[in-house]
This record gives sequence, C-alpha cells and structure tokens, in this order.
Amino acid sequence: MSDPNDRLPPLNALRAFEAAARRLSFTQAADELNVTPGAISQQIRQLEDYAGTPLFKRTGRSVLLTDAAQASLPLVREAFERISEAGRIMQAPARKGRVMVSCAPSFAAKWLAPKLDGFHREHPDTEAWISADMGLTDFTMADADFAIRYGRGNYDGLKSEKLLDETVLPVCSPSLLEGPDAIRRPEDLRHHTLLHDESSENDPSCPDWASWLRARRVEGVDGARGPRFNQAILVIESAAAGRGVALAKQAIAAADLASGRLVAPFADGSTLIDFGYWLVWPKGRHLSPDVRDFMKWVKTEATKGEIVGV
Amino acid sequence: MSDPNDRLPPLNALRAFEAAARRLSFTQAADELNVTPGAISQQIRQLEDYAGTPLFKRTGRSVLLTDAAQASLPLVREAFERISEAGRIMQAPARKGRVMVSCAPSFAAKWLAPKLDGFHREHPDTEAWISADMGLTDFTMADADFAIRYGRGNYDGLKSEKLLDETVLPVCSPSLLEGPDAIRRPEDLRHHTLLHDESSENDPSCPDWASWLRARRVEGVDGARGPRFNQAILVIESAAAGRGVALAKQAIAAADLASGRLVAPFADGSTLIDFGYWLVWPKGRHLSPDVRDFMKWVKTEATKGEIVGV
DNA sequence: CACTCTTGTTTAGTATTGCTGATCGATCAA
DNA sequence: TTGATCGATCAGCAATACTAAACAAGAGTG
Repeated sequence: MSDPNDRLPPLNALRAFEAAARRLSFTQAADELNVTPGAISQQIRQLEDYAGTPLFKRTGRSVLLTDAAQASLPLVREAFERISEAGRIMQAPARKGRVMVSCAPSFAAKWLAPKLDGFHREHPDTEAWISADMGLTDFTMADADFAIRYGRGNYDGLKSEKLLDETVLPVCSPSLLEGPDAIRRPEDLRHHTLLHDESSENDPSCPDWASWLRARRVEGVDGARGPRFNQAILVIESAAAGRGVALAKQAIAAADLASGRLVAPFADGSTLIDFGYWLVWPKGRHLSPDVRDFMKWVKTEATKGEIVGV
Repeated sequence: MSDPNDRLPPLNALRAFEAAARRLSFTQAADELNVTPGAISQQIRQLEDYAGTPLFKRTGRSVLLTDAAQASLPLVREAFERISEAGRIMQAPARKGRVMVSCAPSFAAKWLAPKLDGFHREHPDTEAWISADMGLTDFTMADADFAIRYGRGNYDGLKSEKLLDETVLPVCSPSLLEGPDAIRRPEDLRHHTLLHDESSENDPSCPDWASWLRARRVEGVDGARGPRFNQAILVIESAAAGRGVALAKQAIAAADLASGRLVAPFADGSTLIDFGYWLVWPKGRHLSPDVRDFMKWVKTEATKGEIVGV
C-alpha cells in the first residue's frame, strides 16, 4: 500500500545528491561525505529509481544535471539549510553558556583574546571559545556561532555587521627611537629594516611600504626590501622585538602601542583603509541570547577602542 | 575529525521526530510510519543524543515537547515540505502526460467522470486519473496533483480556487409525475418517500427536507421521514430508480436531469447554498503544465454547466 | 485499593540499508 | 596507443533500523 512515507525521497540519498550536484562530481561528493565513489553512485541510483528518471547526465568523464535534478535542487538545498539550522537549535540548550566565535588569527590574538577577560567578568555564566582560523569554510561556520572576519563585509549567503574600521600606521620598538640611527622623520627609515605584511595585499586600499613612502614623497628608501610575513601578528611581533619598522594594522598593534612595547614614530603616519572587521553569520541562523550578549560586548569594546585609538 | 556531516542531525530520526511531535504520541507516529513504537522510541533517543538534550517530556501517559523540540520543529517541518516537493519535481518527467486528481466521490462519478472524455479529446497526450475519496488526508494529497473538494474553500495550509457553486433542488423519477399520486405541488410530497442526503448535514446553509418544506409553508408533510444516505450519489440513484423524491445537489443531478432520467417537479425549488466545489492543492506545490491544462479544462466545463444549468 | 488499559522503554535478535574494495568500461590527454 | 581519471557494478561486510516480547509507569475503573 502506498503511504506518505513512500512519497518522500530516501533522505540519505538526497544528501549524496546535494553534494554531487553542488560539486558536479561523484568523486568529490564521496570525498566530502567520507565515503567511496561507489557509495555515492549507488545512492544516486537509488534516488533515480525513486524519481523514475535520471538526475545526472553521465558523459563518461564528468556528470551534468538533468532538468529534473536542476529543478529540484534548490528545494533540496533549502531543506538541508533548515535541517542544519534545526539541528543547531536542538543543541542550543546543551550549548547554553557557551559562545564559539571563529576569528581571524591576528585579530583573535592581539585584539579579542586580551579583552576576553572583561566579557567573562560581565557575564560570569557564559564562556567564550575562540577558534582562530583563516577564511570562512563551511566547516568553520558549522562549528562556530558566528565569525569575525577581516574584509569588505560582502560575503554572500551570510549576514554581516561592521565591527571596526582599520587603519594602517608605521610602528616599531621604542629602542629604534634612540641611538645614532634614531627614527625621527620618514627619511630615517633608510637605516632600518622594513617589515611587510602580506595579509593586506588583497586590499588595494591598504598601502604597502612602497606606496606609503611614495605618498609622503620620501626619497632614498627602498620600499620593497625587508622580510615578508603572511599574518599581521608576525609583523607586529617582529617589530616589537626590534627587528625593524612595520606598517601595522592599528587594531592589531593597539595593545602594544598602549603598553609602550611599540611606538608610532610619526605623527601623521596612519591611513584609513577599506577593509575592516565584520561580524559574520549565516543568513537565517538563530542567534542565542548568549551569542547576542557576546556580539553586543564585542561591539562595545570596538567603540571603546575607537575613542581611545589612533 | 568533525566535518559538516556530523553537524547534520540523523535524517531518518528527524522523520520520526516530526511525526511524533505532530501527533504528540510515539504510538501514533509509529502507526503513521508503519513501524513499531519501539522503533520510534529508539530514533527519538538517537536524536536526543545528537541534540544533547531531551526533546520530549515523558509524562508516563503521554509526551510533551521540550523547548528545544518546540523551537526546532517549524524548521524541520519546512524542511520536509521542501523535500516532499523536491521529490515530486524529480518525479515530474516520469509522470509527464498524467494528471491525478482526488475528487469527492459523488462529484467524481456524476460530474467529472462523464465529462472526462472531452478532456482526452482536447489533450490526447494527457491521461487523467481520478481518485474518488472523501476528505483530504495527507495520503490523498501526496498522491494526487490536486483535489476537487466540496466545502467552503477555507482549507488551511492549502490553496484553493472556486470551481462551481452548488444549489439544491427536489428531483425525482419522471414516473412520479404520472398516475394517481402525481407530483404537481409540494403538498403532493405527502404521498411519496423523501430521500435524505446526510452528506449535506454539516452545511448549515443547505436545506434538508424539513427546512425546505417550512420555507415554502407546506403543511402536512413530515420532513423527517424517509431513508438517509451518506453520499449524494446514492440519493440520486435512489431517486432515479423511482424510490422517492430527493433534495439533490444540482451538480450531481444535472446529467440525469438533462437525460430525462430525473426531473425537477417544481419550478421554484432550487436554493443556492454556501458550500461549493473547489480546486485545492498544497501551498507551494509546483503545478506541472499538464496539471494546469487539466485545471483550466475543469474550470471551463464548470462555466459551461453554469450557463446551461438550473 | 487492585486491576487493567494504554503508553513509552528496553533488549536481544534479525532484516535492511549502506558501504567497501576490487574490477570493469568509457573518456580524455599525451 | 598508453595512462589517468571517473563512474558503474557486484559480492561481501558493517552499520543502521526494525521487530517481538517483556517491562515499567501512570490513569481510569470498579
């Protein structure tokens, strides 16, 4: 006898279908779901039996979606988005009192982590977990309640809210302000190592040493020389160690500037850049009270910094 | 290692959850899914393990939803609605050229089925399947592309469109217009059996014999006597067989009136009632071209009837 | 109060489903 | 042509889901 259950497609097969359709590859889908390609193949076949029609056009080398697959895919996706979200909501009580935020590594270490104690004092019953990781993969977001990302704020499929602007300015150890090669004017940089931050390279508005020097018409200093680092924090730590002068992000350097571990040798050195820090989370995600509290606190901390900073 | 899949709740367990939550009963959910209560119990436990928190409050006798379940349930439902719809879309190519309509039994037999040949002549490549069944259960709608229902048109969660109004009028076999007890005026009904249609009883606007007689100030006829039938068609067939006089629905009687198998003994006998015939289908369901063609044809047939009828 | 009915739980055993690993065939690039 | 890659297939195995039966815990009844 037919009953409503027979009408629903086999659910696990749908997961294989979604992955295979997204990747247009059974092999990659298999990879994603940690099974063998054969398993995917069988699941798809099962779904095709249910549909009574092929879902993929096998062209030997690769696979393409049929109209039936194309038409049903959006609904399948929406369904899984909801299931995923439903899963999080179910788990909410078990996660109560815990906020997990995925954060750009340097920002996490130099800005967020040091302030975290303050949050814990305000909200003693909530513990915050920081996961420092680059990029926002499915994996990361699946685990974290939200993310703090460095960029322009346009992430598709995600909601975002501006947290903090970023400015860039030269910083160095206070020791470089003394002695025979003491830095007083930009021209003095010729006697010192320039430290480069590669992490800013995909922001066209963010000056590198060459453009910073050009903008100030400084002659006789080679903006290209010096070591390069792929994370802002490495540049900062090198500078603090007296290795040279870094063109540092304000948010990352702020704490060290405040403590005197770093100094800004020039009065007019800072440049506002396009990239900034953003709170980011998947559209449609339910944000628990704990998460909201944490977001609110982070935003408050950010405004504090803006009043004191630069 | 954790990957995105581990984040998704177990899909089959979700189905059990949805059914159990909807019915607030494991036993009924088991029934619906054609498994034993034990199976449901285990699936729910599995989901609770995933959630890390209970989803049902077991109060010995019955079960209640916890907040976690309450909060996630709407999303789970939406997900299944989409999955169900995706399933239909996948099957569309295989169902091409076939329209399945669920229809109130009497209307199907006396109105729809006889006209069906016309549809087939207009659309030779499409075959229409009629499933005559009462009520609109999940089962019925899952199988049918849409339904034709008798009622007021307000079905929740469903879209509907008015097909046809209904009127009620006395009808009988032409043989009753002859002989010594020939029916000429309502008062003559005292010599004949009154046939009652129980299927109209839940429409307050639909007159039964008692109220029909009262409205016409007919004395001396007992509106309560006579056999009762639970379907309009049974009343019609009884009347056609000469068993008595029925207070019949126009749409159901029309064909027999046209053929002379039945006659309407009184000129002013008909009453427009609140209930009517509606095209009904689940909100958000994708209607294929074939289905749209059929709907359009049915509506055309309905207007034809209105011009000729009453 | 005992009795019974109903409902959910548990457990061991079984059936079904899903997956692997090996093999094959097809396609594409060199 | 060969070699590489990808999907299909099949037998065997692993994991999952289900059943049947016994059990426990209210709720209604006499």
